[in-house]
Amino acid sequence: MKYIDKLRNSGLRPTKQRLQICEVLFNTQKTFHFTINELEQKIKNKVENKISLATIYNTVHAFEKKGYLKQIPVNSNQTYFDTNITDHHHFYNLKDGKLIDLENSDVGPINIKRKIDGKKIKSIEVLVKLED
Amino acid sequence: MKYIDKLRNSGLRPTKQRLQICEVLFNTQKTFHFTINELEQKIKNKVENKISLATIYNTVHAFEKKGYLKQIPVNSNQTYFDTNITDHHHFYNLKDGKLIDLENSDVGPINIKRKIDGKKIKSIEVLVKLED
DNA sequence: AATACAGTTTATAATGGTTCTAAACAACTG
DNA sequence: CAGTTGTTTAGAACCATTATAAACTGTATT
Ligand SMILES: [Mn+2]
Ligand SMILES: [Mn+2]
Ligand SMILES: [Zn+2]
Ligand SMILES: [Zn+2]
Repeated sequence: MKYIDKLRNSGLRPTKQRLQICEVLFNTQKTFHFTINELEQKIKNKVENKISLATIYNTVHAFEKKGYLKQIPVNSNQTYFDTNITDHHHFYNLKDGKLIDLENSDVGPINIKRKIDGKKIKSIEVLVKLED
Repeated sequence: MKYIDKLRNSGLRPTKQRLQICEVLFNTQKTFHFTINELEQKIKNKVENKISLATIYNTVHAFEKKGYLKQIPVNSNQTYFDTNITDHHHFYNLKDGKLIDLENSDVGPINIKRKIDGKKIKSIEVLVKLED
């Protein structure tokens, strides 16, 4: 019930797999960051039936396209996603590859003074790499 | 002669291949951004002998480690490198996958107010995604 | 409820950037 | 020069991601 309308309104059929993935991604107090690998594990733990890896990829990309997930630009061999879709920035801990949200008050507004004509800004993302 | 000392002082032997790659990367007025693929093509055009792909990867990583190249965090299936090793930020044109340098005066200083204890900031990078 | 259709899931193969391997080779040192 | 260590190389391996195409499911229509 909770996610059926959300999916229907997005033009996505509320399948069993999508609803289960919604539970894992969105039915939590805190938002979080994940790789597909990590999400796969989480799903294995929380969902009784198996969901194929292809479906996990398909669903994550569908949700990203609909704006329910964001991709975070990080240098890594894996793609990082975020269930926090508000504008915000990140610490990236190089030691363990974990991301930490930076509140906007922790960074202050970023003012891009230069313009490229014919182009508009889609997003502004700050990545702060951390080392020991 | 030009790059021999630079390499020797870094503890890297000035081999024919490394010197040739130095020419391609550093013997230019303007700095530039590249993927390994693009660099491979550039080398094919400018260098008469063949340099193996493994050597290109090895050399780029060696130069990155020594601080002669920077990696730029972008969501892409390929890694982006930069011969401009000063602190600066980027526009990323989603249409063609090209990067454009933002001068520091175009962005202003980024002030990270939050601290993570036991960690220090290695870099602060702003990526501005552009769409039509 | 049965039917039809488009959308979805799935196992599996393919792709492609990157890294590994180990043998040949080249730069340095004494 | 000889010995040593670092480097190059072709090719294999790796592995995250995407493509394939057949089975399945949600939904609208009768
Ligand atoms: Mn995507
Ligand atoms: Mn690297
Ligand atoms: Zn976040
Ligand atoms: Zn740059």
